[in-house]
Amino acid sequence: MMSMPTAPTRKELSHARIVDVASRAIRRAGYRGVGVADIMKEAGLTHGGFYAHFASRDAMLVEAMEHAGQRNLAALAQGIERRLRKGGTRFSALVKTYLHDDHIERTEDGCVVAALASEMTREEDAVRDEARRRVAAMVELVQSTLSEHAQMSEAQLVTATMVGALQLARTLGGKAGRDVLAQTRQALIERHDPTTPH
Amino acid sequence: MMSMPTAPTRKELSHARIVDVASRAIRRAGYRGVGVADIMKEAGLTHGGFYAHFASRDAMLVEAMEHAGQRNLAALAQGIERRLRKGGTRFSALVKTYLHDDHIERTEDGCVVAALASEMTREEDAVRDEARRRVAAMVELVQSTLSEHAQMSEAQLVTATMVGALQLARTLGGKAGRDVLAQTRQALIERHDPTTPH
DNA sequence: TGTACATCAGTGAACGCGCGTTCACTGATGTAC
DNA sequence: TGTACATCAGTGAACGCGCGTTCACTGATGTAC
Repeated sequence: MMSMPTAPTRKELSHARIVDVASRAIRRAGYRGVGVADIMKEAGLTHGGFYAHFASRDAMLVEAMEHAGQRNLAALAQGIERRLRKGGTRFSALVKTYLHDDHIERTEDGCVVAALASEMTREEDAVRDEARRRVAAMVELVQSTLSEHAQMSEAQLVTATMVGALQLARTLGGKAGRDVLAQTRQALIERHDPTTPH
Repeated sequence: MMSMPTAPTRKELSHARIVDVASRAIRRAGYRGVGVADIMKEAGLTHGGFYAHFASRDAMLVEAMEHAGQRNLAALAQGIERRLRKGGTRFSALVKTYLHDDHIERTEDGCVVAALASEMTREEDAVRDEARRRVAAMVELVQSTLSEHAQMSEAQLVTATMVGALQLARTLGGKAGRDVLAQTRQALIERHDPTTPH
């Protein structure tokens, strides 16, 4: 049988709602900072139904990370396209989008890698594996904004710099945090697009 | 009265032992990943005595972070001096020391900022304040290895890149992780010391 | 040097609380005729 | 279209467990004479 796109069932709608709530909760509070009951409540449900949706809390974390990552990639791609219309290179559009001042405060719907990087090594295999995929996907997106002959290593370096800068900016906060972002934007763009005004 | 350096009391010795154990535990397991009882046990004590040493768990976290940071700075300074004897610039010695392959696995006595960066924003004020001091101290050390006319922004950028690279390397692990470190070392050194062989 | 006592550092049971997970049940939704 | 029943999604009490914190107590250390 051909699979037809059918309307989602009630359960599928609930599932999607839980995953979305969870993807924001873990970015806001960390892997360990939010409980199953909190997430279900925020999704408008009670905690008892959780295990009809996931085999374990870790299984939910995996889905939440994947969801967060895909939303991140879509938002970045969209932000890049919007900036491109005002001129500049793809790379400068990426840097200005990712390192936007607003992202200091808004962890909840920001980059899942920056939100959880130092905690990723401490999770069980299934979660770590998804974390690796999120890092790899982000490096790939960065590479897609670099010139065609750029090496993978260049994309990794840029990714590390952007993730590190966002984390330091969040820790410092206030003007000091905004300064770190501004200087990182400027340095990355100067270095990669020496001719672009910024 | 002049204060004389006296032999530490039994309590002071215990206190130092707890702080050292805690400074390693939080880097290994995260702020939330280890309990008061675990730390006291690893220090050879029972959990009941904890509050004779600290006003709260958070107060211990502050001391543990400061201790970790000071050990980090001392170890980096020592690593830099050792490498300098084999030639090269201070900056390349810093990069090779901080981004050494061994630091992928050994989080426990590694950089406290890299170990906890994404969790720092989630802690209470006292802990966050100490986190800011740890970041500032690290930026300062990086700046001390740059040429005298280098700007603070340059030190912040290098710090962000090194912290980000170490975290990505840890998440990816294995050969992929070592590759990230190797490429970051090379790129940073090439960029800042164009004449130095590496 | 030896004894008597005060102080100190550490012990371990107990507290209230929140966690992940399980499960018997209920009320709503969908299907058969 | 209406009724009878099966299935499904979600409920809420309960489980064992570990957490941070408190506290009455004990045994070791240090001091006075």
